[in-house]
Amino acid sequence: MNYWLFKTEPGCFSIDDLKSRPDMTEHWDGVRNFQARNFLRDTVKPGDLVLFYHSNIAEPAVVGIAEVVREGYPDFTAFDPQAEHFDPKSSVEKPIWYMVDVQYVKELKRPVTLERIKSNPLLSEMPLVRRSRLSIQPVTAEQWQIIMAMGGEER
DNA sequence: GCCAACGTTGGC
DNA sequence: GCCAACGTTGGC
Repeated sequence: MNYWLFKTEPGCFSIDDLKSRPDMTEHWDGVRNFQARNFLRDTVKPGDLVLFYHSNIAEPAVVGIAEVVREGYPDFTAFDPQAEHFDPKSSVEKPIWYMVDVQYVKELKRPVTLERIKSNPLLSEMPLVRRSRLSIQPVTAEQWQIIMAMGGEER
């Protein structure tokens, strides 16, 4: 079982959107970065837990937890010329982009802001701190525990 | 809204 | 296969 951090702009898709449909799976689509794609296609598996991170806002933060419920499969939004992330180079026969499905687990009692993450020396190795642009990032078990504690969650 | 970081594209 | 130009991300 692995841990991850998935970024999303809340104006596009937020924890409230996920929470409002707790019994439904949501497609994590639109990822158009090869390194992130490789994680989604090859490494992210059902049962993995995800830090749900709100980016590109005044106070970026980990705000909740999601669970992966379907492993990587072709991102069909890349095939749709009307879709925002349409990619003419990707096809049903030879898909380039992949997505997984996730389900709501919980909101953190207290959001863990990027500011708090950056100020914790134990989290200095997180890609979020080191290379902030990657939208799908692995998280170690230790980092997960620390962020849970910072978020006010029980062990 | 600015701009640094960095990923991608394309000419050569 | 190099690298300059360009586009995007995302913190501030």
